[in-house]
Amino acid sequence: MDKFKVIETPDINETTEILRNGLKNKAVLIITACCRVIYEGRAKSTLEYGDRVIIIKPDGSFLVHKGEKRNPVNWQPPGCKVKFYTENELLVIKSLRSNPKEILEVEISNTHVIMYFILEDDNELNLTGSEEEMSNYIFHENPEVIEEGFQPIAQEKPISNGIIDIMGKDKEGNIVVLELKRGRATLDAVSQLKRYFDNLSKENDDLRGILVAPSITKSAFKLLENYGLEFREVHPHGKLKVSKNNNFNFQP
Amino acid sequence: MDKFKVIETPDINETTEILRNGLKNKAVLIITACCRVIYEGRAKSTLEYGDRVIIIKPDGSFLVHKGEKRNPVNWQPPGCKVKFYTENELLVIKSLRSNPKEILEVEISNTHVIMYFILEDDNELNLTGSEEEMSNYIFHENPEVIEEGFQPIAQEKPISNGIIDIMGKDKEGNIVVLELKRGRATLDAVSQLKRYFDNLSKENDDLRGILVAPSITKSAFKLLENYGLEFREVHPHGKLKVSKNNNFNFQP
DNA sequence: CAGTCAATCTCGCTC
DNA sequence: GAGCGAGGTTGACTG
Repeated sequence: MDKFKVIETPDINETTEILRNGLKNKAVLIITACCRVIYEGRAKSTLEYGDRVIIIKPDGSFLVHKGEKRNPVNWQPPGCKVKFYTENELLVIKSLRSNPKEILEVEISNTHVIMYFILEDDNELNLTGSEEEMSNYIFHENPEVIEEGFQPIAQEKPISNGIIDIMGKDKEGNIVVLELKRGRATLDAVSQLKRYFDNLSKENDDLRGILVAPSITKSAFKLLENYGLEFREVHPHGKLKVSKNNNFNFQP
Repeated sequence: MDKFKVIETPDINETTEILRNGLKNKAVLIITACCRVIYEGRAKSTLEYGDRVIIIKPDGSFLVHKGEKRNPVNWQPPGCKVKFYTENELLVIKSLRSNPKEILEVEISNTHVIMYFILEDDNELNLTGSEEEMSNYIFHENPEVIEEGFQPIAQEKPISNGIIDIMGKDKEGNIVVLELKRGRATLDAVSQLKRYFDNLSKENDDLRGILVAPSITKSAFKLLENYGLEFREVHPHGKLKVSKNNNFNFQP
């Protein structure tokens, strides 16, 4: 089995041959073709004939990309089953999802290129600057970025209302609820904090709620004040900062 | 200019030639290669060498796909600028975003296949079953799915707190706020409705809030009741229903 | 499984 | 460009 195989303007037999081999050998299949797409599931969509890029991954992920946008125009997530058949010189590829029940159907009238490619890839993404990292930093390393005397008690604490990012006590011993955001905090974040705050305030007098984020929108801040909640500016690690000379530095 | 061009195991000159031509002629570029990826921006990531599929679209979208998952492992959204250069038999492709400032850098050690493909595609996706459709159905066609006598007043109405999906009056003349969800309603949806409800209740006695969705999680329902809000089961159009014999039917 | 929430979310719309 | 919210969100993690 070759690591990859490419056929330009294949006939329908060559196409199905590559498809069969690619699926069997857990290769990524890439097809550039004129196709029509039908989707039925949680919603329903149709897309009439046009040139697109089709990618089928060995884990069952299925992507149909137009020549624009970051997201596929149609797709199927990992775990789906691929079937295909030919019908009047038309190649039909179906991808089936069982829960929720969803069907993606691609009718290919004209294949420009089909290829399979067996990927050798032992490395995973290493990402920094997530909210989780921010949470761990505050909880384990430097609780005082919140305020002097802040002492964390619990992280990712489930309550009936949801999951609290960080709970702690201030220097006066009042319970404090933190909601963290790695990006600019919005109305949603305020509502989320308020939800936890209301739940806990039933059993805690002098409860405090603090929204922790690098920044906050104006209306979110107004709502926050309205609710008697607080804001604390904290930046996630690994965030890119741009200096005047257009070089890139990272804040500690 | 050909509609597409493919080169297998290209040397570095052939690769840059295709890249140059593809970018110039607004083609989609597809590269299957062993590469290393660095991202710096809102967060920061590294990904060591491995085989991946790289797609560069004419609108500046940039995707790096591993052999699994629906989503790219690294990416850049539309509007980004591509630059590339060679360095010791290594091809380096950079994609630059200006706001926020973000850089994606792909170092290719070994290109298996590179191709460009000029897409002809005049058709757009036609999707049904969205929340917008649900909203229009309730607002314009059948307000009484909410309840007998319900009269819509405003749709997508902005308040200081956000945007209300639908506002209306019940048969007693009380103001009613609707929050719609096309899928199962969660705690978030309840918080959202509560936010609008609290805002409007300052100026409306006997205000009612109704969460409208095909279903709701248990804890969301408990919270809803706690807040004195209501739930109404309404399904979005075009949703796939599965009958016992495994055929597919669509509800009206 | 369902539930909960983050995400380099993306995308479209409105102000 | 900021703000707001939907999405066929996806994905990870927990009970």
